[in-house]
Amino acid sequence: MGLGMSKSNNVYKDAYNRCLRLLDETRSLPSEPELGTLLGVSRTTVRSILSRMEETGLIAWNKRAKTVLRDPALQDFFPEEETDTLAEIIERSFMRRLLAGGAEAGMQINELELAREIGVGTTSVREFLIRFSRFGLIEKRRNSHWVLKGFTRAFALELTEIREMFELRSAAAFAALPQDSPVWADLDQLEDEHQLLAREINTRFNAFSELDERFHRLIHRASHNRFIVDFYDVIAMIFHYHYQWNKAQERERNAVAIGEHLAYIAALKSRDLGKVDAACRKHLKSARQTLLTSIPESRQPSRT
Amino acid sequence: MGLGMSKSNNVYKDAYNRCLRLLDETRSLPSEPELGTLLGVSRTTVRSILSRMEETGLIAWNKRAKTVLRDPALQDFFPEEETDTLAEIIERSFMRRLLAGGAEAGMQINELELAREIGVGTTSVREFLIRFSRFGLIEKRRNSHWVLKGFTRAFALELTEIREMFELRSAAAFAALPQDSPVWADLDQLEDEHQLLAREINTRFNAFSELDERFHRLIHRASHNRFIVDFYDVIAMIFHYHYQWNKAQERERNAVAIGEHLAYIAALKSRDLGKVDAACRKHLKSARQTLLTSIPESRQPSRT
DNA sequence: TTAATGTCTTTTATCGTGAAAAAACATTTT
DNA sequence: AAAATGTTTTTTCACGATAAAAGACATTAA
Repeated sequence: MGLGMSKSNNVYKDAYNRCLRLLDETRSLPSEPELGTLLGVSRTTVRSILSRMEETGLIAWNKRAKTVLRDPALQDFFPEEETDTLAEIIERSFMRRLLAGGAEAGMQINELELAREIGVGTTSVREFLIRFSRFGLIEKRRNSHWVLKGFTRAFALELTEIREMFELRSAAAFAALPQDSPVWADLDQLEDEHQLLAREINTRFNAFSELDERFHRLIHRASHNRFIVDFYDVIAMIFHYHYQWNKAQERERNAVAIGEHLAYIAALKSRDLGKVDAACRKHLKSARQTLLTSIPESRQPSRT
Repeated sequence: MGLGMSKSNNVYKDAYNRCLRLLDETRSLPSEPELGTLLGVSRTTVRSILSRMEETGLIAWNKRAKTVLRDPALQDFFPEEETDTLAEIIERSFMRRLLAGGAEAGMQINELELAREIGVGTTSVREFLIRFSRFGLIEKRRNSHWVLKGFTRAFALELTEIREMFELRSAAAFAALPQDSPVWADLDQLEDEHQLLAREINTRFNAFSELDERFHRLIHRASHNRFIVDFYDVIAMIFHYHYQWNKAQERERNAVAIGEHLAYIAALKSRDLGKVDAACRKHLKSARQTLLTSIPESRQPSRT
């Protein structure tokens, strides 16, 4: 497979799966444009979905009438792995190699080899590397190959330095937001979710990672600065793979972090800048520590 | 031209031109590997250059012996425009459109149209847009078009906010560098160049832009943080096109900036953190002002 | 006469291909 | 034997082509 294949139809497959879940809730589907907005795809894709649903006897489709005939079964879904973007596939492959050891700083990255290994075209790999380069882990040599800079201690320190600068500023901006700003409701909502998770920490501790990201993104958005907001992508990416990789004491770590978040939230709600600064600093310090302990000490890469 | 053209040989042409300038200085050229390092290209390209120089009677080439036969004439050089990277060509085209007015915030960017207009393939345009996206001026809609966010007042304010944060920190780090660090020599060198330019400001004021970049990059490097160092690319890009576009009171502006730089340099040399902070703040404030006044007030783009 | 459906056009995403350039390997010269 | 030159292989860069997906236009139903 994969030979001569121009473009996968993962957009269609993913939207189809999501549309199947909609079927449980209603007896008939809404209009095509409405479905398009709901699923985040074009009407062209919606019509492909409806066509297939008709073929497989899930719905009866005649112009406006889209009546649900039966509940979707497991076989109706497309397999998960077929719904991934090429970019996601490449990123996962690349990160696996990067974290699976043997990825020394200074090592050179070969586009062609990567493309062959993953089974995709070189163009997609090139585009991935260009996008990925902003994370500061790789660097391009002028009209030549890419160089791996490595997931090192230095990297973690540089990353967290910026993170702390940005988050302290965002948190201060957050606390200064007017009382009628919608962010306070979002914060309340997040506080509830934190409290809920704190109670169920023994069984649901792995749900923290997602909550963590939503919480910090909410704060960063208060900066109203696109560079600060965008930088959170770098942090999120690193922490995402870090969480996946390093499961040691995950439950304890997350329990501590939830406590820090709750204190941080309380400080924000107090709108006392001194308290906000202290709570933010405390949490960021332990986040940095967590990241650092997960990086094995190794020979320093040469600085250029 | 441009039809079916796979890849331009601009690397060769540019290196050839630079090699021609070398011919003036010596009676015979060094070894192939040495030339490669000197010109920053592979030996393959060096050999292509030597081949042509032999053909056009510039040198006699026999194995190690590469004797210069005559001085290069104007016709020997490849035209400047043939030595540009595709990326440079696309960037220039794109920035011209962006700054030449009519580029409203929210406007959508069409890869195919851009590619046709510039006369290049879509792949190159796509890769350019991905690389360019980190400047915060464009944004991609998931499996759809790019959206122009516009060179607005908000953009300038967000950019300068980060710049000030980063530069204040870098300047403090710089002042704390040990006396035997090589940066002090670099700083002395830059101070001399500033003084020289200050004296010749009436005739050479346009040489400031390049000096400005070298000065600020030196300071940012003291942060030893790749994200700070890389962010200067964004600033440099914006100021580069800003300088090209807005020539109003260029001489006066540059004269003021040189004065501020000299005060800034003196503060750094004093290693007094209070003075450094003050001098840095003062300069950054006027830099921001310069940028802001060049941006026409317009309707605010919608925030998402 | 608005909002849907039906149809056609354009754009995006991805591939294979081939020339330019780099890199690796083999051979010669000093 | 170290460093150059000569030769071959690989990789990067950029293109046109094609299927997927988006978007625009025409037609019909409420």
